[in-house]
Amino acid sequence: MKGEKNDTESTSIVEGSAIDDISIDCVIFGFNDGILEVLLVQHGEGDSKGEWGLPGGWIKKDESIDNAASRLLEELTGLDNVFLEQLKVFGDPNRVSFRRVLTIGYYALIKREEDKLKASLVLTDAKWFKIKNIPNLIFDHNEIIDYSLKHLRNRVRQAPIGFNLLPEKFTLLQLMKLYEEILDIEMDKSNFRRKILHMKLLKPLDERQKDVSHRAAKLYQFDQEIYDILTQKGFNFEF
Amino acid sequence: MKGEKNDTESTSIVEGSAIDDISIDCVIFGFNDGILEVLLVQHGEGDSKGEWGLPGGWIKKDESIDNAASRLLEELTGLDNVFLEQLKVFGDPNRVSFRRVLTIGYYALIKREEDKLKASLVLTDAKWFKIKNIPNLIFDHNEIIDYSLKHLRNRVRQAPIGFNLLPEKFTLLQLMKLYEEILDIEMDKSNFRRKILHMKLLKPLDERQKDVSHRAAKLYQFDQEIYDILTQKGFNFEF
DNA sequence: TCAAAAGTGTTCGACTTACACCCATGA
DNA sequence: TCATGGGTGTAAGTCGAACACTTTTGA
Repeated sequence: MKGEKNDTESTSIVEGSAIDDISIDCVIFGFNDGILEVLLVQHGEGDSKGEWGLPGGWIKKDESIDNAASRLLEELTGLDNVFLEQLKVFGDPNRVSFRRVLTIGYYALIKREEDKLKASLVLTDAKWFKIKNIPNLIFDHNEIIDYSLKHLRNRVRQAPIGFNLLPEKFTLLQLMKLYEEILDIEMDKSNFRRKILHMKLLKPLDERQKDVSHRAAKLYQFDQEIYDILTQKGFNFEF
Repeated sequence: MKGEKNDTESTSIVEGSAIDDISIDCVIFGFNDGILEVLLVQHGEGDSKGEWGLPGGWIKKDESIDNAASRLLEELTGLDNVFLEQLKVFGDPNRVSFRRVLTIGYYALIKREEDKLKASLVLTDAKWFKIKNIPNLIFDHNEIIDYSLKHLRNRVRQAPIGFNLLPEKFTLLQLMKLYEEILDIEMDKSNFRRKILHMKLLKPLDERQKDVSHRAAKLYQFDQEIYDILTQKGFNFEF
């Protein structure tokens, strides 16, 4: 298609853009030990061999770009049904040398303790990096991570998506620590409890923490159905 | 580059995506007579000849995608220095028949009363459509507009960008009407005044409305410098 | 019995909401 | 003088910040 392009200013159907290719790169967030982390992979080719970068790939002929991102994510982590959203396109002409390659940024929120994930990652050269300690990455991947973090900070305050980083069952303090880490602020335990419980988004379980050397906390679960009903009624999540 | 692609699962440098091309489409918002409108153009080729769609175009070799969007916008409207932001990529495999074309959505907020704009538009087949009365458009352009409106509603509440749709000098009621129209809600005059003035984002001018058949309102101006300073101090715009 | 985290209660001030009212001006 | 929007004031209620306190449990 590229070869057929005519360079006149006509509006012929074969006119097109001067783009060589377009890829997908995904920022995969995980939450471990109270720390927000990102999953990176080692590059295996060319000048950048051995350097770290975002996991990514190419779009196939008959899949939507969301499906492509979701497929790439599953190929790496073994997980499906994961929270995954598009960020935007990164398209600086010099982001990759020699070729003009755009990339569509995605970000995913995953539960670190899933068995499938652990099994899948031992097979790869992927590694978790603390968000506050990201090395120099290939291409513009540092910029993509910076952008994704800003975006995450916005989204996490406007929609109940943080839960995707926690186990199915979690305590209120775990949730608060998650917010503190993502937003890089300190919160008041009492006020946080009141606010989140008042929203009635969480289903309290008849279960408590186990194996902790202090009073065991009650476990809660996020209930998407409840949230959908509340949203229809005009409820607006906000933190 | 497409022709050189090898279809093996190797990670060769010439691997790539099965995308034929990528375009840019721009949702241009204007505010006129209290109504939010979008600028559409008539398609001039192929099956869709005569149908309406978003203005768009192609990316050139050495320009960033933001620059491409900004150039396309200027070619149509004659305006530069316009508020313009990327939305996201729309990439359904069937959004355009026969070819696999992605499009990067942008949205712009422009001042309707600029002379340059009026001069430029008389030369084109572009037309303003009320946001609540958009016809069936080519490709997935209705979806892009729907998305852009949702996005605008979010953004306008979190950042002082609404001003871009108003003249340089405006009254508080004009601003309130703008918010009412975009967010599709009713607001209280008194409370709106208090809130917006309390932010101290607006520079009050020693000037009043002219040629109105009622008490002339004071004019205000948005001051980007003030906003930048406030933002640095941790101020957070919110409506 | 101590440390550590779970969980409750209260106060204060700031902000939102709803509403009533007066002012200025051109037709 | 009336319609129209400009502009001010206020009372009630809600919400968030700050902080003090009690409870439970394993080590």
